[in-house]
Amino acid sequence: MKHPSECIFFNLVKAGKKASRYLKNEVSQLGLTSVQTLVILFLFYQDQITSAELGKRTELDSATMTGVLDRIENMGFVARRPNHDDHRAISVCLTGEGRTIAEKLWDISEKANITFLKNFSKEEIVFLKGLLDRF
Amino acid sequence: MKHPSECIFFNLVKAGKKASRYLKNEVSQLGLTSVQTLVILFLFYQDQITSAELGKRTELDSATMTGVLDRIENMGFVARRPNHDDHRAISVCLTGEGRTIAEKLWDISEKANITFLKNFSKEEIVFLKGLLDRF
DNA sequence: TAAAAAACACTTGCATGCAATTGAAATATT
DNA sequence: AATATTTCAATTGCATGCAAGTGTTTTTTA
Repeated sequence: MKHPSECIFFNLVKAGKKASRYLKNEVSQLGLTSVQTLVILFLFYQDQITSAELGKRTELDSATMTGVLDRIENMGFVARRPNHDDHRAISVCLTGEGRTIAEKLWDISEKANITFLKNFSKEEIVFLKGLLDRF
Repeated sequence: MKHPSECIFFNLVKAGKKASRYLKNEVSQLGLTSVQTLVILFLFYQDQITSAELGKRTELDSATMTGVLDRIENMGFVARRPNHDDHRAISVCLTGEGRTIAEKLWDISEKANITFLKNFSKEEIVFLKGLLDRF
């Protein structure tokens, strides 16, 4: 390593920040952040799961998850319901409003994926995602 | 996009977080974070630059830079000096202690790069870095 | 040259990110 | 069954991340 910009940690963190900023810019019109967007999209795919399970899927830890859920719950997009199978846990659900905005977010995200990746070929994208998944 | 886990923003943010956590774990023995480590490594490569220039290189904005510099300055690793060419700017310098720890951090980071990438071939690493740089 | 615009470091406010801890509830062990 | 361990959501404390704004200094423009 001759220069810190060759450090893989720097490369990955930098790319992650650019991705986060790009998505945030696209969804800020709806008053949401990139993290809130991803949480809602995961819930749109499947909800009525615990906070811990949602955290595993979205790669958010317990402390961060609580705060994110607090905010999108206050906005009316999700609800915490008691979990009858396990009284320690909660069941995180999308509200009707949550589903409505999730559809918009899905649409925005799909378009943003395309524009963000416009300089990359299909093969490059597949290869890149394959590599990233191995971390 | 059939599942949010296919979203490039999610893929990149997730990989960035894993990278950041991995490096932090390696350098925490020295009481430093991954961001502080990268800033010190960039200064080790070249110091006596302005906060703005350092921010450009490390991909940190002005507000974040101020806080990071505050902390590593309090630890005694960097010093803010007046910039005689431009009285608005400061000159960020590594102290002697800063150089000492930078050498350790460089060593740790090089080893961490290797272990973090142990499941990837040289060709894959070159290809990945090339792709990441295009964002 | 005087006024306007831009750049610099810093501050504030709010949103993650994460280690460490808490109290309650479920599971494992004896 | 009684105890110990684990798991869950939440909380606290501190470190980024970033938009918006400040006062100061520099550069541009008129």
